[in-house]
Amino acid sequence: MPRLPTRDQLQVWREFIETTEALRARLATRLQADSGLSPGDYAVLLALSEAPEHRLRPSVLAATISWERSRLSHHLGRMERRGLIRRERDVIAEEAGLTAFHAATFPHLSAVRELFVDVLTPEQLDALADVTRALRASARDGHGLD
Amino acid sequence: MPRLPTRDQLQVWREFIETTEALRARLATRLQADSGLSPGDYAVLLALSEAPEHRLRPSVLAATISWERSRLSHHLGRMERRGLIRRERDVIAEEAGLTAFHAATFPHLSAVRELFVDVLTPEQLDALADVTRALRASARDGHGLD
DNA sequence: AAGCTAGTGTTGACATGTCAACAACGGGAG
DNA sequence: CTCCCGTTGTTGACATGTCAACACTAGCTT
Repeated sequence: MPRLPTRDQLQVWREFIETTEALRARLATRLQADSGLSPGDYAVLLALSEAPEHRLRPSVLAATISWERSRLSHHLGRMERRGLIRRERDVIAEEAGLTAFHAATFPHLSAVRELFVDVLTPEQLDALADVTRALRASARDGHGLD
Repeated sequence: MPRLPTRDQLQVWREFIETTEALRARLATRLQADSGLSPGDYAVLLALSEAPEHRLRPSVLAATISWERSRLSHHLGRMERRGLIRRERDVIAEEAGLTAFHAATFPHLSAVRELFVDVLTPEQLDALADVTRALRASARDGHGLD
């Protein structure tokens, strides 16, 4: 017999979700401005940049960044049209893709630092890691079956 | 001269974002299963259900749920096709919309409790509220200009 | 009244994401 | 070898979201 959250608890939830979303959006805007890459582009190029010869089978790439096959396929189509990658059997990073990725890395990590890490005290960051662990554990154990 | 996040800090960031996204997705799936509503539908219907006569001007509705006009307009078009709302000058909740909303409320709040509130200790919830406040304050002051 | 301007609402083009269907490939099992 | 069957990759339909352009309206101003 489930109880309902209190008003306060619900408010924490809503502000948590809204704040996270806003943070994600700000970082995406910055990334776009700094490099012309979307977060998805960045994730793909990060994985390729760390792979031998900057190439991976789509299935391996999908597993690496935890994307569904269909999502990846659609996204690769868009990236291919922009000349960031090309497809043989493997997905292969084009020069333009690697260049954009390298241009993106430093500003992106700086932004994470500026908008997230530096805004929190070390104690707050620890507490957040703790909360994240609890949520992940619950997702795995209690509701992985959803 | 911005420094970069440490490996640990970056990991906290990534797991934080991924966990939040997973949590949002699980709640959306539940909501859909319980009521056939998307989170967007739910937000619109919540605002309308609290308005006198269950009707609002689009601009007021947009302000209430913090959406851009265009986003709202597109979404209302989809909701109208499904018979959840209708449009005159005001956006007006249809019976079907209110019914679906009422069916959604209890299970949705229960799910928030189950997947979020009950997974955290009161101390963790307080700490999270604290972190959220810090992030919001930073967004408002430091980077509202972005 | 005529015109300016700010706010409002819609639209089209496009990016992103999910789901279901499909084709193609690659081993075993017989 | 041929038939299955699971994996893989793509595709189409659709939901969601942003941005820019547009039309429309409502006050003001003159």
